[in-house]
Amino acid sequence: MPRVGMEPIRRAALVKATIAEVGLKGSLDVTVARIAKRAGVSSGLAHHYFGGKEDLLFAAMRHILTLYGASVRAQLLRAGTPRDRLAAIIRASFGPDNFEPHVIAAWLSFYVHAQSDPGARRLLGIYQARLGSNLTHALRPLASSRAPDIARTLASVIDGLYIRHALGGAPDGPQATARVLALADVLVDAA
Amino acid sequence: MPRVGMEPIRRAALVKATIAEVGLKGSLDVTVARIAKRAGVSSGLAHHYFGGKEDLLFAAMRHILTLYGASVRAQLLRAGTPRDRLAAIIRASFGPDNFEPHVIAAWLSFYVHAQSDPGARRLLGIYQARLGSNLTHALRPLASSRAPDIARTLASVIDGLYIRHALGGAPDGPQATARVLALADVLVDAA
Amino acid sequence: MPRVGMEPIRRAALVKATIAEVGLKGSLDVTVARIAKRAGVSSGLAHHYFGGKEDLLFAAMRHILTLYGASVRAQLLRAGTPRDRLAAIIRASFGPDNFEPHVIAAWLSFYVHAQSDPGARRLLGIYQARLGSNLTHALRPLASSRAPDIARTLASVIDGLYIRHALGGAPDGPQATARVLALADVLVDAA
Amino acid sequence: MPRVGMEPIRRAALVKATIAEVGLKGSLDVTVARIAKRAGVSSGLAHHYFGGKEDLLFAAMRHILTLYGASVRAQLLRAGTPRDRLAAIIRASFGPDNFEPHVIAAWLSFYVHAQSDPGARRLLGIYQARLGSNLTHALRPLASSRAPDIARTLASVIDGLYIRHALGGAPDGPQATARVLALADVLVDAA
DNA sequence: AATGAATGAGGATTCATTCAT
DNA sequence: GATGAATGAATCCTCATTCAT
Repeated sequence: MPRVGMEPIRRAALVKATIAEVGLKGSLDVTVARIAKRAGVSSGLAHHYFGGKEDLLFAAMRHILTLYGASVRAQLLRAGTPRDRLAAIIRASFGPDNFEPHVIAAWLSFYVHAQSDPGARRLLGIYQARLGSNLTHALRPLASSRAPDIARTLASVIDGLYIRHALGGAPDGPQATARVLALADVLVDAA
Repeated sequence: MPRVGMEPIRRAALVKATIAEVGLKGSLDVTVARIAKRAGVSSGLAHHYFGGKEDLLFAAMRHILTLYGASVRAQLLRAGTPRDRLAAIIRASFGPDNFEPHVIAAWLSFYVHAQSDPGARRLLGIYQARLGSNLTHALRPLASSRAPDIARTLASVIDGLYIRHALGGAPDGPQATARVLALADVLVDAA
Repeated sequence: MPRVGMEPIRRAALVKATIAEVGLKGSLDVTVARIAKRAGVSSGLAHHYFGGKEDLLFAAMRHILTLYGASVRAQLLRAGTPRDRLAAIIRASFGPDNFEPHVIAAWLSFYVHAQSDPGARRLLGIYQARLGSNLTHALRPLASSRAPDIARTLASVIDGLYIRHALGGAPDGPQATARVLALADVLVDAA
Repeated sequence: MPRVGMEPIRRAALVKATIAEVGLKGSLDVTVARIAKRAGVSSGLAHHYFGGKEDLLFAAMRHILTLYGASVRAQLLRAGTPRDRLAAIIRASFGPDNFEPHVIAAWLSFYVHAQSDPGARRLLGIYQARLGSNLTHALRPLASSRAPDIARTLASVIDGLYIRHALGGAPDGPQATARVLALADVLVDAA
């Protein structure tokens, strides 16, 4: 059944299957065989296209971050006022694409992985920096010199809500968005 | 050379070694053999005393939470006013015992583990509930009905700062304490 | 881009690439993929033309022996006296075509392979018989009835020098030739 | 069934099984599982004691060379005259311990392996140097300054006879001994 | 109480081979 | 004629766990 031009299709399927497996298991302790099976291919093919398990996990991580970046950009397009921009960034973080149990589980797993893998750490560092700069940028017109500080606090709350969501019993997406946004308002107003 | 009454000593050594290994590796992907070696005993003994790797990890997790609880209590003893109590709780979270790279790494690993292990999840749930109730209790005199809400936000920020510390580049203990306390003040004042 | 009449070209390229890879690796533990890549074709084509890895290796081995036979014949054409013929055979064994590190490495690998593969063993048997008969024939006028015995000894020395060359630190081609020829002279004269 | 003090027994059994398998197969393309099975242990144990396949093969190689060295020393003990010493060395090379099909097959395999493995190459280099120095030493009283040259030739013939024996149809041990010794005599006498 | 010998299941990885295009 | 997509068997290696001593 081999056909030409399958590479991008297979790669996408494998990355998607990796995220699904990691999310399901709640840890990076997944087997290549299971991922491949979920993607509907042989385990050999996963190695053929990605070189090894490590690379596959890395690609999955990058994919999640790419999706996140895309949803932030999508939300920002519709934002007019500075506060709209702020809301857009926060909303993206807790949007249905990102704030879904499996994705959060995968996300958290990657955080742990980043502790021992420099490549993963670099990737997450980029995400954190971008989140911080996005928030700061949106806050600048609202809080001028206090913007970076408030941005840091908001970023921490966002990450904290992620962790809590991963363990269940945390507010859902819209609630989380509202809560962070409310916090932002308080911090901005607290001249 | 076996002597009587060694059990508590061995157990403590193994738990400590487990935390050290998990912290060092940055994940739960540690071997019983390494843990045992670090504890200065055979791998067989680890099973003898704990039943299995899972149980050893669980004991280590419980130990970390116990230490955390103890340091909270210790800080609270010296606290007089409500705000002192609030500061005590936050300070304990970022105290040298808990806010140390290896311990944070272990902590975060356990968070991930809790996603798939109900026992671990229950344990972390208890910690979260206690942190929440401690904070709420301390905030009650300062913010009355808004106390639970503020407590939740503070708890999220604390967890978020933990995550960020695990990846490096985050503020150190005293700075983190100051930042959270400042946030608490703002939230309390924002009537 | 496939064109007609490519078969002999592809076959030759694959055989050459096989010898190169085997020589480079120093063992038959080479992959068809690497060989194919070196030959500038796909791995599928190697199977298409040769049926399988085994057959490809066999073809390569036969090619080496064919080259050797050709160089012996070429040297013999210019030989007049019996001793010239003897020198010609020996010189061919250590000529630049055969006594080159990669070729020797391949040669030795094939010797090992012949231990488990009857086809390869037969091929090497033919080479040994021909070397023996060539030497005996050349020695007959010089040593009459002692010719077969001397031939056997010379053949052994030649093989021994090959082995030693494979591991490095052995004499180069001309030196090896001189040494074996000197030995031949001594043996012939030792009536 | 674990008992104490099994390590040396297991190591010896595994090394012996390795040589047997390599000799049987005629190449280093043997599986750890087969070796372990022949040794009567699990494959895990082979890794436990040797670290990996490579190390196991290396140990086997070293064992063969050790045996060879021992048999040379044993033969030399009974040697009186220089010629006796010469005969002793040659006899050891073709003695029943070393000149046995499986051992020769293993030996030749190791030669090939040495082409790509520096450790193996060093080991064989030591063997070759020792054989050369043994022969030279024994020949010195018989051939003075020509000793090194004759030694080199004899060493080559010995290796050559090994190769030829590996492929079958070569003389047996005593015959090989006699032939090499006769050659030595001729070379010594050929002033 | 403690060891470490031993197992065996499980998993990543490689690679010859097949085959639709 | 030629490709490279795809498979799956084979193999090395790791490691939790058991158990005789």
